[in-house]
Amino acid sequence: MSELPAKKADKRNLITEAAVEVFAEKGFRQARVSDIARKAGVADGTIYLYFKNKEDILLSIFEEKMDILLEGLAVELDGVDDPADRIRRFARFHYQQVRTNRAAAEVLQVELRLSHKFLKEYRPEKLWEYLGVFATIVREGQDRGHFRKDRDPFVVMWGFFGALDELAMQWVLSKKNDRFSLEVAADQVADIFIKGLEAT
Amino acid sequence: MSELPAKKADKRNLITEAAVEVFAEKGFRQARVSDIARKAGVADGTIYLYFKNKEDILLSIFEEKMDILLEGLAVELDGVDDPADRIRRFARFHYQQVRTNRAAAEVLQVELRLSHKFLKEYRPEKLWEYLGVFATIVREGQDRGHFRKDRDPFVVMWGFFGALDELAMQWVLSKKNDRFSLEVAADQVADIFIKGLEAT
Amino acid sequence: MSELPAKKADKRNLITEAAVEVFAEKGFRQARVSDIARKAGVADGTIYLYFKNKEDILLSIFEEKMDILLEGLAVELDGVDDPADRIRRFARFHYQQVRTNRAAAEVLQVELRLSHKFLKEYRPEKLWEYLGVFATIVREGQDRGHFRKDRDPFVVMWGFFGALDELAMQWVLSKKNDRFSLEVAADQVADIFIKGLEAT
Amino acid sequence: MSELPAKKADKRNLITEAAVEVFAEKGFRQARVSDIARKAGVADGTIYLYFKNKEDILLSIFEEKMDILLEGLAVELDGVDDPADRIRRFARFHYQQVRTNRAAAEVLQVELRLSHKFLKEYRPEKLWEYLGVFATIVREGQDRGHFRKDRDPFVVMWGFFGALDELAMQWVLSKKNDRFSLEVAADQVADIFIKGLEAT
DNA sequence: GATGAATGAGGCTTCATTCAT
DNA sequence: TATGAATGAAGCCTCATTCAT
Repeated sequence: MSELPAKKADKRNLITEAAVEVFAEKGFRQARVSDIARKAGVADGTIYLYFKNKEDILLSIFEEKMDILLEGLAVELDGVDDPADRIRRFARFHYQQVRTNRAAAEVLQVELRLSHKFLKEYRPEKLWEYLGVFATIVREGQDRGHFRKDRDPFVVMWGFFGALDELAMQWVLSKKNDRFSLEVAADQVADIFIKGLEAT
Repeated sequence: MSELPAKKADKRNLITEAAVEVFAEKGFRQARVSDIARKAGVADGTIYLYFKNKEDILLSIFEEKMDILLEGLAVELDGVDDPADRIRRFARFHYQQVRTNRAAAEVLQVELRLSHKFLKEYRPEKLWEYLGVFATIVREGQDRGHFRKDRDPFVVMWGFFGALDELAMQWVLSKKNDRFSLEVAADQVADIFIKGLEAT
Repeated sequence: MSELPAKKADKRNLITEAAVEVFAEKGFRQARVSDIARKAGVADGTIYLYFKNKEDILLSIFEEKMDILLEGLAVELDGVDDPADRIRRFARFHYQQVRTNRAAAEVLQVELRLSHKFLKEYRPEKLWEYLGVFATIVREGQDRGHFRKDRDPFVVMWGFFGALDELAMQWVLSKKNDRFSLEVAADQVADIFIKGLEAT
Repeated sequence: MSELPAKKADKRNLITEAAVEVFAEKGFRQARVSDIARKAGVADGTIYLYFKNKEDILLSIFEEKMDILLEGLAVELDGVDDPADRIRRFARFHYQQVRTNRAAAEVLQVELRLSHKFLKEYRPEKLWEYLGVFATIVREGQDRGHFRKDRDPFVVMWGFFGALDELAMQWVLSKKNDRFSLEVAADQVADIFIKGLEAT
């Protein structure tokens, strides 16, 4: 009885996790639906009971992972008051996730951004929500006199995200990941932006 | 006469320019070789007299555009001595190019990254050369005492490029391009990184 | 039930038989995969569930038909002791098959040789096995004193096969098949080789 | 003046000889017209001043080589009276040519026979003329009482040709040509057919 | 005659998706 | 729900041939 919904969720998760791995390994276009099915231990057709199509799998992964990310971020920032500290926490949290869920990170960063459809049609609301947290930090810092008022929070937000993201991508793409440490990168990026924002 | 080599180069350029537009409009995967041929006003097969295959067109665009970029960057930075000024010039130059060659920028930023992972074999030397100019600016600024020595030029370089790139992409993707000005973005990003680098 | 494997085999046979007809009619190069699919009553893609590619269809036909031929030959020669009689049986059996499975014979004789790849890379083991039966007859005839020992079984084998094959091809190519009778041809070829082999 | 026709013939021969080599090496279908042009040292288009199309090159090679063959055969048989001797001479001459003009032989035997169009539409008159010489030998032998009258010269002719041809093909296909000697094969095939024809 | 750049028809194969069981 | 055999649209590329020079 109560097992059925659980099983259903299980199978959906099974497919999602398999898809993350396959997408990370081969890339979205190269990944075949049957690859995902095989890795998930289900039939090809079964996938279409849980997802509309191949792209829907990718977008679902995005939504689900972003939900987790948003929850975690809220916890991470909870109780931290100083805007500069909040920025440092944001950067560290971001890279913590990249390190912990490397396959998912690879899919999100490499695949999702590269989906032309994603970039041109899909509205990544969850991503904006995530980044919006940063923009809010900036705005509050400005309101409270910590940050210069002549910085456009919107521009700073995309710049900050771009910096984090590019470094994450380079880290992910480098086979050995020893060219630099994510922790160092997080601190340096956070520090640069904090210095760049600070009211003198 | 001397017209023949010119005509030959013309045809290649014709195809390249057509490809830039088609790739920018539809994306690499969605672009059909026959779309490019039609827009260039040549037969499908003619393309294969100048390019090995569809992917070769994309990579050729990358190489050619990066060459132009590298030359232009050298001119832009020529005679500018102060590291902070050089960083400002770099950012402005980058966005000047994005604004002037919007289609090419779109292809470079959106499509080429498609290859990043999938064309695992391709080494974007020209991109590294371009970014290397920035890393050198940082390193020289450190040597001359302008910049803090505890910043990793490599990390700063990728962060700076990511910030510029993300903002360029957002500008390119926003249909009306009036959410923010590229010039403002260039100055703010440059300023943030300069402040973040400056020795106190 | 037990129907499923049968149905699967059926579909493969359906494709094979359709391919035999199409190859015989148009030749391997001219035959389009979609022709075969249409004649078999399946979709183009279905063919690729059973065969690796177009060439694989041709080679599979070869393998399958040769298996049938080898089995039939064993039955035909069973209990026949005299080497000369065995040679006669061999020739008659060969032409029996050509007459009964004209399309298949046409494919085997005309098309298979067409494939340069086939001739230069594919090792037609089954054909050698088939011809090896003849070489063995010759060798045994020599051992038992029926045949001259100065004939090279290998040379005689290829000569015999060439003679049979050329006559079969001429018969197949002649539209009405009334220029000569396969039976007469079989007997004359067999008789010539027997006389040519006999110890005096 | 008289140089022009010579040059013209030269260029045509240049192309023919290049084609023989390319066809022998790659096979007719795999051979590209530009390969032939390159090897002949002419432009692609030039070939079409001398030949109607690619197939015309192949057929021209066939016609030309067969003319040479027919002339040589006449010389070889000149003054040889005994039918059995004439058959021996025929076989030896045939293999002499195969050995001497291996590339041409490969083209004639492998490619020409394999052209579906050739086999089904082209009437190889010259080949029939060549084989007709053999049929005439048989018929004369029968008339003069040397050969059994119950052999069908037509059937024997194709059988003899098939035997010779198959052995030649095996010799041509075997890389090192040391599995058997063409001379031995010629004698054995001739001897077998002579024995098989002889009136007792 | 000679060139060779340009043409463009043509086909094998893949793989996301469906649907009868 | 689950299956997986079947579908069939879609597109890159080759290369024989042409024709303006």
